[in-house]
Amino acid sequence: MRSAGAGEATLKMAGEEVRIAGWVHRRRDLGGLVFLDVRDRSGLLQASAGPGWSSAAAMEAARGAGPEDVVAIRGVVTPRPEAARNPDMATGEVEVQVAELEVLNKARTPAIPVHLPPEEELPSEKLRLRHRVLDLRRRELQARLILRHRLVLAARNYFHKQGFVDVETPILTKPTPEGARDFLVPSRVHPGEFFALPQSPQIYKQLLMIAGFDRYMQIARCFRDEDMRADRQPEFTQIDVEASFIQPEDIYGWGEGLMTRLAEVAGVEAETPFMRLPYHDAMERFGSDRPDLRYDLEIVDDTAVLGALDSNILRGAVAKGGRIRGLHLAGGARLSRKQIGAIEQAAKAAGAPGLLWAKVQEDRATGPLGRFFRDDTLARLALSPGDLLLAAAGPDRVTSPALDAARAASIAALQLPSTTEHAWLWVTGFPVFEEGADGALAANHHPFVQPDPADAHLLDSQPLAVRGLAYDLVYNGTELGSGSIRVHDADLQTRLLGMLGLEPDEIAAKFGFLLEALRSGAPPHGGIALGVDRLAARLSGGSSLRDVIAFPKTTAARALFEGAPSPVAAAELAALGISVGGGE
RNA sequence: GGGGCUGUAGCUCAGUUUGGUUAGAGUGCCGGUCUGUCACACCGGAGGCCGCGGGUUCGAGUCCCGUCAGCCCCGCCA
Repeated sequence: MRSAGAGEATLKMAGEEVRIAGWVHRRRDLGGLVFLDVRDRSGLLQASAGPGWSSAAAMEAARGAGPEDVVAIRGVVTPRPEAARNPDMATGEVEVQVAELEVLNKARTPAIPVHLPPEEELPSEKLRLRHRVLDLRRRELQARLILRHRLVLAARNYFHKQGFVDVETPILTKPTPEGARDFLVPSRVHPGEFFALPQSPQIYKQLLMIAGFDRYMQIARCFRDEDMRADRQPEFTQIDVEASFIQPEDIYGWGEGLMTRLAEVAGVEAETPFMRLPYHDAMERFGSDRPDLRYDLEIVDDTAVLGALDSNILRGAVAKGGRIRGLHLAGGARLSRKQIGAIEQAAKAAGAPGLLWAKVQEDRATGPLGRFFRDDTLARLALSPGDLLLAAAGPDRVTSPALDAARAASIAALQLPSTTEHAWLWVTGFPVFEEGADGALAANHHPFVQPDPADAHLLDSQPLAVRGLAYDLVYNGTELGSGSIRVHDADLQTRLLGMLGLEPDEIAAKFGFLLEALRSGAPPHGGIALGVDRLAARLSGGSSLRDVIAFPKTTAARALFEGAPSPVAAAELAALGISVGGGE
């Protein structure tokens, strides 16, 4: 049906007869001449219909062709007249002079435009999702999805060359007691019993290590029934990796090798080795476990100086065991109160009760914090005229996220220059445990993280201080991947599950199969999982995952195009042994 | 579960602050003229549940309450 892609036409093809098929992008009807821009995946090509070279039927068809009609054209690639060349178009030197034109399928007027007038905003996200096939016709989205394809292909090839084996793991799995909420799938054969969709293939890949597969990788779909964000979808894809007889260094090596390759595919820089930052340092210096290191701005501990000032807020925070940490912003004094207020709002949104600030003008400090300054305060804080000090007082768990938010807002407000365009980073030594909502121990990552042998003696006395052999890969402030060395000793695994509050019979019921496998000769092993959606989004220069997923869900976890989820017939539910409540 | 922003013509948006004639613009769509356009140009036309429901008022796109949807954030996401 076609002999060439629309975007492939060049001057070299002049004189050739070609058959082109695609969509009508735009029509320009000059009366005696009709121009159609024909679009397919390869690009755009101008087709011209005129009395000198087109049949009367072709002229008529061209005149009647509307946007998004599907057409097939037979014609001759012809250099355009000198004055009619279009340097803004990849195929702008030529056009195809239409001999015959057939409308293969008429399209009704598109609900959202595929061709956008310059300067015009994209249609609303709602309409873009509702009319997804039209949205996906846009070059930008096609380019993003094609880049995603190339990234996944490169990842598979990379691991294949490193001796990894791609093994598929079940989609119908066992519910896990911890972590995110599971999507459940009813079993018709066993009424009242349910499968869960995997939150990740975590346990399966460990089982594959125990089975002796050595090196495993999979492009794995994962499902989590949690509320969404711009960088989170209920179903997402991971490059899932696991290997036996390895150290964290092996993972860093593969991770950096892979990222170098993927960055190359995306035309982005990735200089190895990546920087490494212990978790505690990341929290101390940036207030975040995924700091954006493109910007050279760090949190400073000013407790010693500020805690001594005559401020009840500051003294009270210190008396309760908190600290006063802040940001020293060179040149920040030029920010207006409104701008500083916006930064404070960001800190408040992150959970801080407030943010104190001091502007240094001449050799005096002003502002809610500045008025407490003593003669030597500026010197002791090493602040200079023109500086702005932002400070948060309280326990680290409050001030860290607040200062992280304040840091990002300050960078934006001051338009701080980045020191690099691409900041790759390993954050290492994540804690094994965190404090749960009720004060009980909870797994910080998942319950299979190997505690750092150096901290083994703290397991009983200070479990929260125990670091794990766990690491995250961070790019420009986005967590792209996360992994660890796993526990391969059944007794230690049982002990850790017990520390998380699971009763012995519960451990046996939920994790018996894993423990049994561990007892059958489990090699030391570990791995990492990298988020394909985030990778593709960041490496294609976007931030929303929706732009690298063909059919994404909305923030309310709905699919607007096909209209899922949807109610099912009562008979279908009955066959599954399910009754649905009346929606109180 | 909570907070914020948005919802007006097929699409992108004004109009809402301060309630008052027939709700506008650009683009798209329909009809017409036009042989080198490429955001073609020009002439004419059609097109509205102002998200939905209730309330206040002589009168509501505009004020109040509720609700739905999209987006962003907090909680949540081992």
